[in-house]
Amino acid sequence: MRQIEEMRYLVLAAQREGSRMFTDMLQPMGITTSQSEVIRVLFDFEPLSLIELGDLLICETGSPSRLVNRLVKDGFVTMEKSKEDSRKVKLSLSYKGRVTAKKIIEVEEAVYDSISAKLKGAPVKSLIALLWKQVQGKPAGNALERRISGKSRK
Amino acid sequence: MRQIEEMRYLVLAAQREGSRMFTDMLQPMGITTSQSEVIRVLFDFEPLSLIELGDLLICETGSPSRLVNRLVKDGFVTMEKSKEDSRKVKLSLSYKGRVTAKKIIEVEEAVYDSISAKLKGAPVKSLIALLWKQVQGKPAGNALERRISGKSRK
DNA sequence: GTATCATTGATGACGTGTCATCTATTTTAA
DNA sequence: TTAAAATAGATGACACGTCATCAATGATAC
Repeated sequence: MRQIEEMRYLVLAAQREGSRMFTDMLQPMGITTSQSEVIRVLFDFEPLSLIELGDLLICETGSPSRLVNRLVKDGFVTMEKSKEDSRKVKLSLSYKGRVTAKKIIEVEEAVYDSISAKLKGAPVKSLIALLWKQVQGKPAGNALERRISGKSRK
Repeated sequence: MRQIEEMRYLVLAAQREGSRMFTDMLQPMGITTSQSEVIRVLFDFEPLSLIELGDLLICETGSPSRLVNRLVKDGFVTMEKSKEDSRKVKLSLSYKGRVTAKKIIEVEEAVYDSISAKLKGAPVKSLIALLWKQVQGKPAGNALERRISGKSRK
């Protein structure tokens, strides 16, 4: 098997296993990994319209209206029409959403700590550089750039 | 943003963008990326039962019965009951499936070539090692191990 | 030989991801 | 100022991916 093919499947495998890991840890909070990304982004960037939110999500391209509708229905997110532009929608976290966001951050920190420990001494920086080459300028890469360079609530 | 968090989202982003890339290139052949992985694995390892196939797929855990049923319906794969154990099923590629497999290989080679060019000089080997640390011993990692060490048709 | 257990695969259910299409609203330009 | 174009979001359609459950078949133990 070619090196690059091995790399391709390793990226897929790592994504899947990472996702399963987060799925298990988020289950007690009643949310999925995609939902947690939305809550996490809103925690840092609220208020947002649907399209603004979509532009900050790596998990999904386009406008995440169904994803968000579920979170509204479950009480994590509030949605109101924008006053300036009634096509737009203004998304924010509810109190429940903010509480959940903090729990998500705890879970994430724990996972990141454990991965960091496992990768002690590994060339994480060059992997990051390599992966950036693959996603630069594409929708998911653009979203991540905005996430990194955007203002954070903290 | 923590390095490890950046890496997490880069892995997700790279997986998504790579998938979109293959989706576009496979569309003319009327198959999806998951379907192409099945055809590709069958090309190398046929005949297989559903569980054996599932143990060689990175894209999905468990038994890929619906994925395969669609490929049977579309004429890429043939399915018959095993003679020794009638619980089992014997999956093989049809002629159409073999022709498609060869087209898939061409597409993959082209993509791998273009990625290789972009990654000229990058320490791909150590990045492969890093990713292996994340998936070793887990379902997707085990599947990839079997794919690499397994007998190939060629 | 039969009762129990394990294995294989099918299926229902649920939440994504992605695309195309539709409606409502706002912007623009004639 | 009103007709055309652009934009925001909702929705239908389709194929995953994952889990739980079920029926059929085969293996094991007594």
